[in-house]
Amino acid sequence: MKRMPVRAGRPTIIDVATEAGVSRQTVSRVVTNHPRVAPATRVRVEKAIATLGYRPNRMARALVTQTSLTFGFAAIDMRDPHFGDTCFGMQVAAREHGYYLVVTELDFDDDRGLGTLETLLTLGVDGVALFPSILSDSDIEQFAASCGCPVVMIGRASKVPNVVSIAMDENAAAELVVDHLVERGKKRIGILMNEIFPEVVHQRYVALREAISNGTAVATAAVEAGYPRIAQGRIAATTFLQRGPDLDALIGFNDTMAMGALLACDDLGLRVPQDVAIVGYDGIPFGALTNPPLTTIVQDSIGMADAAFRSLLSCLEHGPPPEGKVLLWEPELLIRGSS
Amino acid sequence: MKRMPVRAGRPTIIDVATEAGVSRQTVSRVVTNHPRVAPATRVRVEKAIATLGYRPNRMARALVTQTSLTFGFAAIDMRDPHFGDTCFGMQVAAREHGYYLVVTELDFDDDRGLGTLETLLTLGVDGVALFPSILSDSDIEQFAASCGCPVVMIGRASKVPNVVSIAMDENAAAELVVDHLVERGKKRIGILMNEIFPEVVHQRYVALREAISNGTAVATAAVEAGYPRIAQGRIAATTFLQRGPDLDALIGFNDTMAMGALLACDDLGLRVPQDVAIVGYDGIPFGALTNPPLTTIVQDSIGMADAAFRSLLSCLEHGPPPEGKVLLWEPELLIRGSS
DNA sequence: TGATACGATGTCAACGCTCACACTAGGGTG
DNA sequence: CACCCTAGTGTGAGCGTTGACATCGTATCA
Repeated sequence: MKRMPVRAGRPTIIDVATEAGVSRQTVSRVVTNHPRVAPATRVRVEKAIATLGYRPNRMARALVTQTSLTFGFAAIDMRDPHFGDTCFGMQVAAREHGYYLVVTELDFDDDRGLGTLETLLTLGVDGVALFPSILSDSDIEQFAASCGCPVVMIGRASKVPNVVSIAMDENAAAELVVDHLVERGKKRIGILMNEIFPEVVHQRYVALREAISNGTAVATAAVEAGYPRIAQGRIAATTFLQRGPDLDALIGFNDTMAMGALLACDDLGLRVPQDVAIVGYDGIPFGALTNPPLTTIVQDSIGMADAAFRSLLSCLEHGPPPEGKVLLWEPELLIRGSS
Repeated sequence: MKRMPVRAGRPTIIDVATEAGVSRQTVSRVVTNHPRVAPATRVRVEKAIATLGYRPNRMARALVTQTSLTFGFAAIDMRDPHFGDTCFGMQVAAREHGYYLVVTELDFDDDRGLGTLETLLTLGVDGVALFPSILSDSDIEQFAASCGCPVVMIGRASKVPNVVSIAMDENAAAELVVDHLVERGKKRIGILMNEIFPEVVHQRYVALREAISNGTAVATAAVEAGYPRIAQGRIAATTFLQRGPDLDALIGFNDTMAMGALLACDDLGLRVPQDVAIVGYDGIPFGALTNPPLTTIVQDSIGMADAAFRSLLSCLEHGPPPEGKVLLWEPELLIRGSS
């Protein structure tokens, strides 16, 4: 398979040096803003750069400096607005600091995504921010130990050595949700969750069960394989409601699943919130438009993304936290029509 | 600003060569699946690779081969599900072929995004897929001429030299939309568009006006600066409906804007679709959940993304189309409750 | 048995860049 | 005036990898 030469004809530092009549090192100094360059020379070099349209090759630079100004960002499905918003937040922060993001979807078939992460490393990223999803804490620990760059995980609060973990306070969130539902007179609360996120689900599930056990309501769980998109949530909720013990409230693992539940209620002729109250997690913007609008636990995706970026930067400067570090975010309950 | 060494201690090809007692070239041959390696040697090298956890450095490789197995993907705001879905589609195709995606948001402040694209090139991407958004055809033409790699644009049908353009047939779409609205008895159709996408908006706008002129309806346009998210659509639609000539239908530039219009109607006490019918473009999944559900022109984002990826690959193999090339996609009208 | 071929491996240079160091010229110091 | 210092510049090496070529040993053939 022959290929046309890629990036053909892009001028190199040598071309600029020749054009400006200096050595490549001088050009390098100009490009990297080194102070020891005579003003006249600097001008000459800058003119040559402009003339030739020169842009330094960041791969070559990275090879020498061992720094690519590139971070990896990995999540299970960017189509989910929660991940998308987080990705956006990291983009914004990255741009501000001259960084680029290599974005990748974690592929379950590929050793739970570890293979994809490993390959990501070969691109020379300076750090990795990821939603652990299906990866366990020990997976993450092992990855962080061998990858040779800072690792930040978003969405699960775990003290993993050398890893910064950014997550919402699940206990506070669960309390907000359950208190709210109990206040609304709901007694039989179902938890609509997905077994493919054992650890996240576990944290959220445990928190919810605990919160519920303080009240009078009954908890149950429904699970459904496959990434939780609207359709999956609809199927899971339908099954759940049909065989469930007369549920009067449903808590979705995320807004997308909760939206599926909204559709399921519609399918089954159940009124929301009178017959079944529905609450989601994440606070994606589209939740404001559903019928009825979705009550949800709002996560500050952009803020968390920004923190993730800053944490990576900080790890690069001061090293990663040896015993791990957890940044906890306060949840906010946004009450709308669905509850 | 001192930094910790990045990717510290990752084994190199030399380490593997030493471990296996061969030269680095032999290791390279094993890694790249070169046929001329003795089976016994191959096994020995593979064992060394496994032992050390070696992964070839793709930057170093790219420096030599001039091929990074990396594509750039640029859009104006990944939070819009249409862009997000397209990004996802490219991810899937990329993964299948061992490619990675460098994803970037185009920043308007930065020379309409051209600066961002230029920087993207310094990362050594083998090709770029982008939503042109604010960039004109001649911007794209110039970029394609100087970037030294294949360029694919998505979302605008334009014959730009050396560029593959992937877009929906706007005329067919406009006809579907307008015919449908006329059939519903609508006579005064408003077009809710955004002036920051002059070229895309232009194509869609011209197509819609033309379609409308065939019927009896009246067309108007409302514009609003800023990227079209729900909130912007709401504001624009509100202004539009308040001062507009008794509109009985509103066509949104995309689903997000149409959703804003839905909220605006709610604000103004207008019934949808009785008082005002609303139609969007894109067919994002969340449109199924609005109140009422959104009628929309469905674009096959995943399919178009796949085509974009394949086009980049094809350009690498056979060179880009000198006079440009347009791949047109058939739109589909999904009629739901909002019209 | 010697020439030939070929399979298997190694060596060298290069990709584009930066780091460490060496060098030059001019200015200040004693 | 010999000395050192410093600003400004150039040189060589090397980052981790692969392409081109050279080399070696062994099997094949006349």
